[in-house]
Amino acid sequence: MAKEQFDKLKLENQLCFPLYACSKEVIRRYKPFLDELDLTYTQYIAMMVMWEKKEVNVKALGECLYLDSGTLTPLLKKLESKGYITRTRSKEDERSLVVAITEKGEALKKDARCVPEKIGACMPLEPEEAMQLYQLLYKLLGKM
Amino acid sequence: MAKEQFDKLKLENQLCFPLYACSKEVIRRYKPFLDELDLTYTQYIAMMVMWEKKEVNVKALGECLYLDSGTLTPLLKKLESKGYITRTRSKEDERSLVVAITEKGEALKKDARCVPEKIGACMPLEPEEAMQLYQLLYKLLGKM
DNA sequence: TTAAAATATATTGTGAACAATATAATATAA
DNA sequence: TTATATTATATTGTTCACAATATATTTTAA
Repeated sequence: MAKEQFDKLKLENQLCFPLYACSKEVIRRYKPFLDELDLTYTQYIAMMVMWEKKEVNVKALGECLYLDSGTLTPLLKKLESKGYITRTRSKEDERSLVVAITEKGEALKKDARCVPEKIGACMPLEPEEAMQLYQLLYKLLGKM
Repeated sequence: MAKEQFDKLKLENQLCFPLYACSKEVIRRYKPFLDELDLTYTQYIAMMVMWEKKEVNVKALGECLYLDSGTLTPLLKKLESKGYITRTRSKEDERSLVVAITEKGEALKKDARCVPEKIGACMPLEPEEAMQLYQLLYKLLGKM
């Protein structure tokens, strides 16, 4: 090419790449804290929904987390085997599988209390930058 | 709890979650376009580095992409089997594996030219919002 | 110069992540 | 009512992602 020009296929000119890389790096920061709880990141966000909703079917959980049954089925079986949730078919609609939090699952929340702060300390953004980022991400999510 | 209060363990109060969800959703948008090239997203960003650098060892590639050899080794073998790259040990240092782009790999860039625009159309942010997001993400990446 | 440390890549094992498909239950329409 | 379509979850197969470990090479130090 005769002239130096903007290359849309350069990694540094992508918006998606820093999104992808940032997401992975932040999740990696969670690992030592979540290891103490014997949870993976995905199990952790699933438990967050359970702490909030107490009971939810797989479809609704998948909509919260942007995950499908192929991911959730084994994950929920694992959380069940750890005793944090129960999985039972709905009586009104046998197709629907109801996930409910257990006592042990509720108790886990106490152990997890400190996780957000510890992570916050690993994400060195000013409060207003964090808020900006949060808003931009949800704006983008909403439009997709 | 007596009073309604801010719950740090609610999904909607996390910064990491929209980052994680956005990253996945954007990558999902790539799929139909990358399918036409028979590339996965990770293969695509690896090819971006190859289009730019022509030749790079696995370690350097991993630093560009924030990936380790456990991810890159099978991925590069796949790209090699597709004929887009070669993998050869460096003569100066037999430990180092040099990845080099082939003619076919170069040619693939032409077919990929239109991908960024198509993705751009799926990410409905104003230019200045996209720039803000880009800068915040790189700021965060840089500090981690 | 040779033993020990460091480095680069590969392998193994686990858990996502998701498309495609299968299965079973429910809802709809003929 | 009984086919047909729809819906909810599960299964299968492929790839990614990464920690932990292994292997081979190079560097450093004794």
